[in-house]
Amino acid sequence: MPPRPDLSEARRQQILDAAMQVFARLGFDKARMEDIARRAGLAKGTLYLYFKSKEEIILGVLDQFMGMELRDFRPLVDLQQTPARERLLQMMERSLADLQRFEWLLPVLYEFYALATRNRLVRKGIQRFYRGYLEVLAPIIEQGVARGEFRQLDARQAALAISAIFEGTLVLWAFAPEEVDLVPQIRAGLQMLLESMEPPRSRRPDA
Amino acid sequence: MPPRPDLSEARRQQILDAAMQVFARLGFDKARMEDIARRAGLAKGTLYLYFKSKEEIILGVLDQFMGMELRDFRPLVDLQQTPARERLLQMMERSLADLQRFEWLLPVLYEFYALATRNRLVRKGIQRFYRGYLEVLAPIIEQGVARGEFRQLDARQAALAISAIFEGTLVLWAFAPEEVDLVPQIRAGLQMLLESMEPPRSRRPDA
Amino acid sequence: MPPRPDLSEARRQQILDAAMQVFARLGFDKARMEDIARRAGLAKGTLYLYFKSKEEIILGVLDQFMGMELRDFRPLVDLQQTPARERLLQMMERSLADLQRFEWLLPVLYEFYALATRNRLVRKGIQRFYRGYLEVLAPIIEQGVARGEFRQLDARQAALAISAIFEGTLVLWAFAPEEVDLVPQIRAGLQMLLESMEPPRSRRPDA
Amino acid sequence: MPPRPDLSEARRQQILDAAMQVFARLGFDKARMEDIARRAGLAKGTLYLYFKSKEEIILGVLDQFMGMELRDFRPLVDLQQTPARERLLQMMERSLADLQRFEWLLPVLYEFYALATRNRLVRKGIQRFYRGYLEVLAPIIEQGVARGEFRQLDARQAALAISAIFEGTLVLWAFAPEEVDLVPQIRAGLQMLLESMEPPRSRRPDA
DNA sequence: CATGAATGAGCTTTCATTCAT
DNA sequence: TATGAATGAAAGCTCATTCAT
Repeated sequence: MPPRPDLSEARRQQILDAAMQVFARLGFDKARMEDIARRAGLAKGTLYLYFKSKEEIILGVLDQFMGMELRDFRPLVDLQQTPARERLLQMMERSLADLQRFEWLLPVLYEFYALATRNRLVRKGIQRFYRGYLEVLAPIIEQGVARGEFRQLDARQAALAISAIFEGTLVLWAFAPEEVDLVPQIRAGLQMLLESMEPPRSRRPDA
Repeated sequence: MPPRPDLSEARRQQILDAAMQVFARLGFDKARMEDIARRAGLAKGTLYLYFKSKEEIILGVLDQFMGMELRDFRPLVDLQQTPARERLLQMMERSLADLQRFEWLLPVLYEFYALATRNRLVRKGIQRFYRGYLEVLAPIIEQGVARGEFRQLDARQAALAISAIFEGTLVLWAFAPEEVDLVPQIRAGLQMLLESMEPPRSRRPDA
Repeated sequence: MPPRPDLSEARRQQILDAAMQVFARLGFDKARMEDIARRAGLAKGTLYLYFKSKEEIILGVLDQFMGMELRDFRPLVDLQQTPARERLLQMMERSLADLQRFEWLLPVLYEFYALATRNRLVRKGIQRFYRGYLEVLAPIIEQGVARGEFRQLDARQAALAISAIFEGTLVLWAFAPEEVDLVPQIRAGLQMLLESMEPPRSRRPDA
Repeated sequence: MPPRPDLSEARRQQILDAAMQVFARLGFDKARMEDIARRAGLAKGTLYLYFKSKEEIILGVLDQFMGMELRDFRPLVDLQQTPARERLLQMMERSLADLQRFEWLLPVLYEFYALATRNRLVRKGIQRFYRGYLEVLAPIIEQGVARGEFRQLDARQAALAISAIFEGTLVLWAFAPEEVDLVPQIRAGLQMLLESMEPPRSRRPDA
């Protein structure tokens, strides 16, 4: 029967939510603490009860961000009875779904890219994110190779190529949405990669 | 009979060069007009004789930036005697060479990405850049298809996939350079796409 | 039969004690209510149940401060059987003893000096403090004069000189402790003053 | 024919003058950069062209302050043909004259006292100030002793006593001006000390 | 053309004070 | 009584921009 339940985690989240929205609209630099506070329905000073500085809020958003998408991909690695190809497609479809939910956050992603070039912590965050992806993709591909689903190939390189297609298409779409139809384009790109990974048409054994 | 040759274009360029260096190191927002001026060997006030504002310098850099790489890819379209595949590879190799010369500018590219989400002009600039690429890639691919070098495919989609591989690998490498070996990885990615574009192993027609 | 004895005076004291320590370390301005509260083992808000504002705490400390040293000097005035000179020396020794106990509070004294120039209430408090001293010193000196222990002199002026020596030496020592040996120096200064107060060497009545 | 003479030293001085006035009125903490700027007839930002921070202005004022009074006392040490007693009186009279010119700065002195307890640099500044005094007083007294003008005594102790009388009287007057008549009181105090320093009435040697 | 001193709006951050619990 | 989360005024400092020289 706690008289006041600990709201502090909720408050932190409330601030981060507001910050993400403001950052998405204005970018890190143009966003003022005041804006974030107002959006969170709090006073400016209150932010400082939960975050030491603006930079800490940015890093808080980074964490939030990075923990967001790769949530449940890891289990795919263990679904060894499912064909690798199918698992890769599943992963991509789920990512696309996530993506569409968080489309509005894309500008923040690019803020982080810009920041990352100057800030080790941010760079590490982004790395962790990609590594998370690769650590799912590469084993699945390896399994596919081992099982003869794919031809002999460098699993890590293929995993990076898949990530690159995803990431690169996203960028192209982000800046020229009228020229790129995101989902079909990503599907097409992945399709191309998967085709190139197919085992060589087995000469008909016999004849 | 110009007694004084027009220095003003040279000055503009001098300022833009300085600005690019400063922006690469500090980002648009943290870069001060003072920094740019000092780097250009000029006084702060002088910048305003050539650019109305900081934003104009940024846009100036954008122009600079965008006109930089697609210099002479267009002629490739007309080299119809050269196999499409070879031309694509050439284009990629040249882009990689450019890239390595301008590696230090990558942070500025990501600044533009961040800015583009909020600034139409910047977004248009980036679009123009990509479109330039696509307008070379797509026709070459089409020619390849027409000529039977490639299987039937959507040339634009394939061109986008190639751009995406390039762009995406760049991003992965930028933020995790220790995990990605840029040039081999781009080559590998492109190779995969090209393979998927090969025509089906033609059953030897008759005989 | 008060079930709860009046804790409020104790609480006030507890707060003032904490405040003195914090003020001594940080000065009035840099000291935060939070610091005082923590030092007192109370919550920030609680301070406001006992003091209307930070300023009130400062004034509370001033009172505390001023009532501190002149505790029991007044009785000396009435010890007329004791030589004035001896009483002055006693008073000084006791003051020195007090001083050593409260050395850590010296910074607060100088805070008050600084504040006094802008705050009538504080100025009045300091005045009261000095006046208390003078009101003991002057009568004792007067008695000494009357009794022939001292030569004819302006008792008030002499009293002020004694106070000044005390106060001045304290300042010198406070800011250059390695150059001033406080207690011997005060003793020496007082000694000089007392010597100058001696009655003229009675010419030896001839012979 | 310098087109723009270097005003920067003048500006610095202008700012320090303004700062001293504002500090005298409001104290270091209550004084806002804005106040100083306005008083100096400058904009807030301009202060930062000449001083890195508020603290630097305070330290600038300290320097100003410390170099102020002991200007030309040192030569007194070499005026060996003048009686020591007379030189001491001269020094005091000059100090009193200075004091009256700079009376309005007294509050700033007490600000420094308060600050000194927490700031080494300020403490060092004050020490230098006192040391300057003592380094004039002590040699003169020594000369007086050597010449038989004064009795055998510890010159340094006597010098400190004189300083203490000066300093202490100043404090008493500062906080209770209606009770202390500054100049006569300082004169009286010094007189007392000088009397105590007189050589013992020499028994007529021999006879 | 070029300069750089000057400006002041605008920002982050702090902290005395309030008040619902 | 006691708490401490919340507030928002206020302050120090920065920097794009202007303009007299």
